[in-house]
Amino acid sequence: MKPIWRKIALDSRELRISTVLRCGQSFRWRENEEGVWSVGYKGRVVLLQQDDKNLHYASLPEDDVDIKDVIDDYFNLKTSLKDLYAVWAEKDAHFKKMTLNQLAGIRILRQDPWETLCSFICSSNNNIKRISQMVENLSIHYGDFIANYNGVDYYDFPSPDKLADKTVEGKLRDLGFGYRAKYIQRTAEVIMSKYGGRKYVEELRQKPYLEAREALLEFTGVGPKVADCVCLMGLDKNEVVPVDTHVWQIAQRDYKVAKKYKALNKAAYEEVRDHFKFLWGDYAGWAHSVLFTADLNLEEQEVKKEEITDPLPAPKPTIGIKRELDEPVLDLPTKIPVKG
DNA sequence: AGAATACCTCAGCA
DNA sequence: ATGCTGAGGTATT
Repeated sequence: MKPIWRKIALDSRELRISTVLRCGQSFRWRENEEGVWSVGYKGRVVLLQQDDKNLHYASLPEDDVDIKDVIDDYFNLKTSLKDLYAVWAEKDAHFKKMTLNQLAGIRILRQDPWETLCSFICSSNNNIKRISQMVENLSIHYGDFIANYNGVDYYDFPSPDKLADKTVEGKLRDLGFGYRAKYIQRTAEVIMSKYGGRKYVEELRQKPYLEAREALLEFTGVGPKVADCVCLMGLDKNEVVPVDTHVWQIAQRDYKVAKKYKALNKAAYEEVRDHFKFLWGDYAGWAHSVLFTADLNLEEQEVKKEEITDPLPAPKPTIGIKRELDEPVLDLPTKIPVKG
């Protein structure tokens, strides 16, 4: 079964999937050796590959007439990053400086609301690698099988009815979910018994931000940050800036916001969130993801700089025989792979 | 009300 | 090698 590839004309500055699909918004995409990205999503395997001018796509099974619309919707392609960027750069000099007036193709996804909710419940006090592993496990163990492609089995993300059973908590604990096992099971159970299914979460898209947020906060395992992530990345609340520890630091260090607070409490959280909403406007959540990623890249560069300059200082012209006494300076990098 | 503390696991590092 | 730390928080004192 060879998929049929088609393409959408799309400047890579409007969307860069290699960044967007691994920046901590979605957690189930995988990339193969050839740069093809894939995921099981709503009954199909979605395949993507990108070059400068086009987004190439395919799906399995092939009779998937909706795939184009699904991609369009998932990546929010009706919204032009270019126009938004101009607004943010004009309103915020620091933003402009950090992003060097370059469109990096970083944008907010419009993901399935129920999956977004579960994913971000898993994200609390956690790292991207393990979050991905956990969400993948939810699909493999509870989701419907879709297809095998290139030796990989693809599954849908499970509906809440699959996760509502009391036995789920124990199994998720065995799968390494830790205390989040209970959060997932309890949330699924409440969604089913009290609200009748995932549609309840989907309909929060129609409600105003604060209303949707309140509704989400009712679920155990959902606090302010998780609720705001779901609002932004699943419920069309484009103005929301979720305040995690990283954003909290950026706010204080680069924007001098909420300096009077020592810790990120409720008041501090809302002050930071509202500040960025005021500064960047209706798509503040999108701007935040751009700045966040720019900041991460900068940190990586800092690390690389140290790695390069530290271990092997430029050999100074040797004066006399003094160098021989300074051997420790030439310490080899400690990171030589030790296998076996 | 606001501030500590416990909570699961795992990779990275000393 | 073992032990510690922190990771895009939340619930509970």
